[in-house]
This record gives sequence, structure tokens and C-alpha cells, in this order.
Amino acid sequence: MNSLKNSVRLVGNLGMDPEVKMFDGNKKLTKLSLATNDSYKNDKGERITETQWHNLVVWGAQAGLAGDMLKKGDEVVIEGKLSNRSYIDKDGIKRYATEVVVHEFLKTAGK
Amino acid sequence: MNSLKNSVRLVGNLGMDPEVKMFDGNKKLTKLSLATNDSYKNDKGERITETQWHNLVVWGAQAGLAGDMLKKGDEVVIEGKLSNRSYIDKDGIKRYATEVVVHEFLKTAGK
Amino acid sequence: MNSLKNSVRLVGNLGMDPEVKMFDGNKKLTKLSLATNDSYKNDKGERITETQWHNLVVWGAQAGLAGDMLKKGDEVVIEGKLSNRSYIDKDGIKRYATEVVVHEFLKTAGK
Amino acid sequence: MNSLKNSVRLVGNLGMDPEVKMFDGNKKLTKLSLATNDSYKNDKGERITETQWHNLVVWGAQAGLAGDMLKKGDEVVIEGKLSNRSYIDKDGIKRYATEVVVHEFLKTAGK
DNA sequence: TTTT
DNA sequence: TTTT
Repeated sequence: MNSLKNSVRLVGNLGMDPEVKMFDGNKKLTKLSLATNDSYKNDKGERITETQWHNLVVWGAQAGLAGDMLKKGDEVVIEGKLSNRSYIDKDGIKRYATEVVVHEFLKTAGK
Repeated sequence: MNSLKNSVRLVGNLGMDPEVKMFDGNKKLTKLSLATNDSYKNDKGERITETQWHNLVVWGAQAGLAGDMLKKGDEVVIEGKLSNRSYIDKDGIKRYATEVVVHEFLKTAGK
Repeated sequence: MNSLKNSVRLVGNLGMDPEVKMFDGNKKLTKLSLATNDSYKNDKGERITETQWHNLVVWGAQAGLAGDMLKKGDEVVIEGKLSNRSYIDKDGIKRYATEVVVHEFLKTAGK
Repeated sequence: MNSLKNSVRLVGNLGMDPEVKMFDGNKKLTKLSLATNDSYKNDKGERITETQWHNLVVWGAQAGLAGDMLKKGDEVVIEGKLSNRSYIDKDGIKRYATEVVVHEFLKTAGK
């Protein structure tokens, strides 16, 4: 693993329950949707909150754990890598998707 | 700034010269394309190199610096945040793009 | 600031209430003691928890905030830099101390 | 491994050749001394460079690699964890030492 | 779609 | 000295 060259860290809340998928009968993949809320004051001194939604995927042993331990609304800390993949959509056009492939996650003491 | 909640770190090489754009006559934006190479051994013991291309944007004072100091092939270290935005493409369809908004960059002693 | 060259990230719990100190009548410094708990299985399959205690210091505007918002037992996420300093102890011998100078902190939803 | 709870990232130069030590006939430990240079402008507009020296240790398979690949002056990027240990010095007094236990390292294209 |  |  090379987290030195490609590393993402996020702290935020899950917008939905984890979505667990099975592949080839035994491989697990869990999808998470995580919101990070950035709060700052603009030029006029008004407090602005900017929300970013991130698509996360968890593979392997961690995928099952994520599916079992996490639920909508949970505050989590994750470390992973940025992954860009292309696919052909239903109209035959090449599309790009960016995901964070999660290596480690942690549910805060919160919920 | 809240690099605690949303932070990306990449070490890689630039695939092209920086692309500097002017906005409103005085605002600068610099686009970078960065490759990260992840190397590992597969099940058969063969060495596999996986390359990911990342779209980076640099705003403000740093944008000019990036345009001046960096060039194609340079090895750089960056820290930034993941930013997802949507836009309407030329066919009127909503698309999503993910970029890394760079806060800090560093050219290694290399090139 | 150069968090690219020197960056520490910790997630843990405070072992004591923040210790706020005043300097020169108006400068604030807050000291925190943070435990990180690393849990793993040893050769015999026994679960081992290893606790590290870290000395943190918060300067400036953040120092007051840390003193007001945080208390013993809180779960916090921090980003800072490693700082090594030397001093002369009461016996006239040169000593070294390592601290994490905190740039950002976040109390989790927990407590 | 739990790099989520305790993670250090440094970019700097080695102040000496790696020091490789053998334990129990087959275990390797490599010590590195790394300088990080932080440059900023003070109140008077003068450019100040502040150098921090960090003690790093590399264990296991990586220890041999570090000993072979790295030398004095090299620019390196590392990821590791903060580790605090106590020991009894030659005068029988308890002392504390902080080290960065390196998980991953990377020599830049530089030297 | 979350959270404060 | 914390927490699970």
C-alpha cells in the first residue's frame, strides 16, 4: 500500500446507511456517502457553511465491518486514497467517476 | 480553512505544463494534472504499476507561483481538499467533476 | 505556514482539563494532554492496547477556544506540527522536549 | 496498524547517513535524523528559516531498505506515528524521548 | 443525503 | 491522565 503518494482524510457524517454489495458470491464492497461541512465567514462577516458530498468505497474485510458498525448520521473519520475510474454509461458515452477507496475508518464516540 | 475535515495529500509528477487562466481581469486559476504511481505485487508475484491522474486547481496568490515555478515532468508534493462540483454539459445534461483544490505545493529537489 | 513539510494528525481523548496560561498580559497558551489508543492482536491472538500520551500546545486565538470548549475525557481530532525544543533544567543540564503545536482542533460529536 | 489515530508526515533532508543496528542476530532497526525547514516572514518582513530536527526509527523489512537506499543529504518524504518512550539514563533518572516510527518512506527524484 |  |  502506498498511502504516502495518495492519501485522503475526511471527517464528516454519513448521509445514508451503508450499501453493502456482494461480488462473485464472497467478495464484499460497501458504499458510503459522506458529507464534510466547511464553515467560514465571508467578506460581509456572514457565516457560510459549504457541504461537500464524497463517494466512498470499502473493500475486503473492512467492507463487512463498515456495513455492520455504521449507519446514517454517524460521524466518522476515514483515511483512503483517491481513485478515478472511467466507465461507459447507458448511452455509450465514456464517463469518469472519482471515489475515495477507504483503508481505515473510525466511528467517533458521538452516536 | 478546515484541512482537518477534508485533506488530500499527493506525491507525483506533472503530466503537462501548468495551465494558467485569468478571471475578471485579475483573478488567477492554475490547473495541474498530476500522476500518482502505485506499485505493488499481484497474486502471481508480478510487479504492477497503477497510475492515477488527478485534476488539481490552484487559486489566488499560489496560482501565479504554480504557473511560474512548475513545468511538465516535475515531481511535486501537494496538500489540498477534495471538491466536487456539478455543471451542465453542452448537451444540457448535469455532470459531476471532482478536483483537488490545492492549498500548498512543493517541488522536490529532483528536476 | 508549512503543514506540507511537517504535519501531525491525532485522534484521541484528553487526559485532563486544558491548562490555559497567560504571557505578557495578553498572549495565551493552552496545554493539552492527549491519549491515542492503538489496538492490535499479538502473536498469540491476544488483543493488546497501547496508549501513547502526547503533549500539545495551542497558541493565539485558538488557545482561548481550546480552553473554553474542551475538557477532560473529550474525544478530539487535531492537526499540528512536530516541534522539538531544548531547555536548561533546574540542575543546569540541557534537556529536550517534543510537543505538537496545534493548528486546528475539532471536538467530535461524542461528549 | 492505526495510522488514522496517530500519523506524522514529514518532508525534509537527512542530516547523516542512516545508522543500521542489529538486534537478536536478525532484527534490524535503522535510525534517521531528518531536518524540516520552515520558512516564513516575521513582523519586520525578514525571511526567517526555522529548522527542526526529528529522530526517526525504521523497523523490520523497511529498515534494511532504508539503510541501503538512503544517505546523508537525501530529500525524503515519510509517514509514521509519534512514539513516546521513557528510559533510565546513566544517572538513574527517568527520561523521555519522542521518536517517529516510520511506516513508509520515499526518496524524492532529487539526489 | 448528514451534521452543528 | 483519557477512551472502548
